[in-house]
Amino acid sequence: MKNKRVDLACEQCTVRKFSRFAILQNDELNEMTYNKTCTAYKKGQVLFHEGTRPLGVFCLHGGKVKVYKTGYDGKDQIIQIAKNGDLLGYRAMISDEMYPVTAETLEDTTVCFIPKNDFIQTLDDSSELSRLLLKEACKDLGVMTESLTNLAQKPVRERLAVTLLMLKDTYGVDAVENGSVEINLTREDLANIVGTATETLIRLLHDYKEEGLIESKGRKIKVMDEKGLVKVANIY
Amino acid sequence: MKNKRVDLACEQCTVRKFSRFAILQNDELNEMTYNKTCTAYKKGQVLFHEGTRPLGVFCLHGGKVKVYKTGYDGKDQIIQIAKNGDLLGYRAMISDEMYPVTAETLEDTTVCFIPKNDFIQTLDDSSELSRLLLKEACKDLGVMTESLTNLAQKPVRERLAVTLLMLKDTYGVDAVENGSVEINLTREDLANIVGTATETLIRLLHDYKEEGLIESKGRKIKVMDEKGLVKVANIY
DNA sequence: CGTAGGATTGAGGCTCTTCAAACGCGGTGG
DNA sequence: CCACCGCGTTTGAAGAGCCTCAATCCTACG
Repeated sequence: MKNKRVDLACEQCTVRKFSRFAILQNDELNEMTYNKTCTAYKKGQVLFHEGTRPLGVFCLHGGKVKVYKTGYDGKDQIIQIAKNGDLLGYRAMISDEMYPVTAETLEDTTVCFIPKNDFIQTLDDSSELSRLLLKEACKDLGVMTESLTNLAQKPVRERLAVTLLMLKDTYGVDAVENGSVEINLTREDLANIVGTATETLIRLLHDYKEEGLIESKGRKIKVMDEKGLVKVANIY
Repeated sequence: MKNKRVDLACEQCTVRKFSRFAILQNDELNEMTYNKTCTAYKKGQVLFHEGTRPLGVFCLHGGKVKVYKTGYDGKDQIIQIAKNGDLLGYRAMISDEMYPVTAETLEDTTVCFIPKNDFIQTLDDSSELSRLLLKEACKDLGVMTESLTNLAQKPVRERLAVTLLMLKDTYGVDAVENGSVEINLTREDLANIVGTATETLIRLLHDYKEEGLIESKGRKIKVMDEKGLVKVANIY
């Protein structure tokens, strides 16, 4: 399948002000994006594969992308759901390693690709960008510390609540209805975020529903009782 | 208890060539460490507490330090065992957050402390240091991705094998006997790395012993059959 | 020699996974 | 228009894995 090329000008890009590139000067931005290509991906396509060498960075212009690592037994662990304005694939490039994860679109998504050399060049020139990425990486390390601890210590029932609250906070904003979480996540995907079996996840969602914590119809899950969920999540 | 001050000159520091500061020019190093203080900590003392504000960075000159996060129920999850030449506490400082973890000495340890302003100043001046830390952070994010996936997918029996192999690789070098892992880790600490209950960990060590994978006496654990352990760990 | 903290062992039970089967629902072709 | 897939979802049953609690053992150390 051939993906459609799209023309997107960074200067007028609607997500630019949310992205990491907001701090770049115009000439720096121009230099970096001189060779960029923008592509329309269909749902379910892969931006990059675990174990391959980074060739550049991906800037998401719409849609959602799941970032996951595949375990030895073929089960996926979802590490991140990337969205509008997010930058993907730069870490392995910076640390000079193969991608430790795979990035796959959850919806039709427009993605700009910036070749490695151009990005690195800009990174070398802009101590602001370099510093920003450092700061973000440090922040993300803190977040992952938290995830790791939750995964190690919290029972599934609590982890699911944590996950739903996180999804609501992160993606509930642009949802049509207030407080509803609607991403194109299968039950299996959800289970692969929480770190549990699909069947267990389904049973727990069912329990939550009975307890009036959520409502759900198809893939749309709506948080009805946030305080209740926080209580179940057992945080603080 | 009052800790003993120690005088250590960075110029002659034996761990400097292993540390992140190896890339600094002499004058940069001098500037950064002008106000440093070096302190001898006893075993079991805390360098910094989870939830407190970073005031500077810690450079380990000897001994080992466990870095852990405490869960809501008081159980600790060990994130890292820091050693000679490692730098601690700079991430939360850079991301401008409270410490997400606690750092506690496992042995008597000498630690140099560099005040926040001096470190930040040097970071601002040295794009090399900034870039090095960025690279390391990116690398660590990849490692944590792996840990997260293991924790979510691997049964305890496999995770313990992974942990033992990791400890051997990382700390086996300076151990007296070849292939033995001897750090001042209680069974509880070990369990808190693996992410399991102390009793479960003890039973598994017992199993490993019966299978000839390891030998152990007190806290010293010696890997007898590395290939066997790799097999148990279930990693490619 | 006594004590305290860590290590070990045992029993019981709960959480969660696995395997199997049925169900729903949108799309497709006859 | 309807039957038939195919994929995702749901439900059920059985049992493995792991945790908790409690008791006992060990060992370093004062």
